[in-house]
Amino acid sequence: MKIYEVFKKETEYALRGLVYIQLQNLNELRPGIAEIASEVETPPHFMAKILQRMVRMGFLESAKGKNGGYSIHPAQGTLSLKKVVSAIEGNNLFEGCGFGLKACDENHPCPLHNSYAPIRDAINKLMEEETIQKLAGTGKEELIFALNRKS
Amino acid sequence: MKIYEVFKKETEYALRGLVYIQLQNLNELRPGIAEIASEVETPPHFMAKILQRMVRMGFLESAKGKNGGYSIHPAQGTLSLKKVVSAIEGNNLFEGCGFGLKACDENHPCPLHNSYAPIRDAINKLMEEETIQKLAGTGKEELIFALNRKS
DNA sequence: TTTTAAATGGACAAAAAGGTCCATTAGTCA
DNA sequence: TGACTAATGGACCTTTTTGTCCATTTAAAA
Repeated sequence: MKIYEVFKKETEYALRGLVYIQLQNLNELRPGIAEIASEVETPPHFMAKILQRMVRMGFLESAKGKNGGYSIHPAQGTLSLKKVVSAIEGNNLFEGCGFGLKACDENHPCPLHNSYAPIRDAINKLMEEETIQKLAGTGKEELIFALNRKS
Repeated sequence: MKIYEVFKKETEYALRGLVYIQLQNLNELRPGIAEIASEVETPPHFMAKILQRMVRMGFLESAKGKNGGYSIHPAQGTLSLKKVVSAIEGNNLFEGCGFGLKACDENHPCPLHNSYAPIRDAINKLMEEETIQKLAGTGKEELIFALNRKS
């Protein structure tokens, strides 16, 4: 019986990585894969793959060679969680019925549709308002602690 | 890039199957695997496996042989979605931080914890209040239609 | 009691997610 | 330029989830 999580591992690791990178960028630093994976406690090779994808998606910039590493792409001055999540997982979380009980829309709502709608709206709001920058901006030490802490 | 869904297939199929069974039980009928799988459009052998598990978990009763089939277990007069979901997927959806950003509790909340808490509470409420019986009780045809309809 | 209908259980297969490894490429610095 | 450093990309592996098949068991009906 698998433990349920809202996000896929890939998404979770991506978010943690992005926040850590942003945090280091604030100090003019460009962390590399080894450092990032170690600090946010993810499998390093897997994190490498994920960061590559973030680069391709335009969320990150990367620099090779000595003193290389990652930084948040300048064009992503405010990078909402929704952007990241929907880029990786698609946007069914934000648009779908949420219960997967077959196709259902405003015209043909499934029995759960109307009860779920406000929840979906709240998720949308939260994920649109919350950004990587905000997460990296408040209470840094506690944040990293929270990101790092083992269960 | 996989399409995100709130539930695992197993859970989704289980819920659809349970609702259909309850609906038939209201007419003193005990549907069998073939009928159930066909009506709620799930892979029949996979549905068989899932219904077996529902029996073992005490949600269903089964009868072998001619005119056999499944019925909601008498002890489950009101069977909440939460009971079913948590039996299959565990209850992280109902208790966890929801964002999987590492361990986080009331004392050491992660940065998203407090914004997500009301959403988690709303999910809990919905899933506790909604039952298989309620879903099978209102607007039967439309319900089955919704359960059946292709996207 | 024989036939028939149905669930059961276990083995197996396919696809997706999660994770690892390594050779290559592209920079930096001495 | 040569040595070093770090990201890149592709191949590969493992685990979980999803799905299939079939022989067996159990019960009802003829």
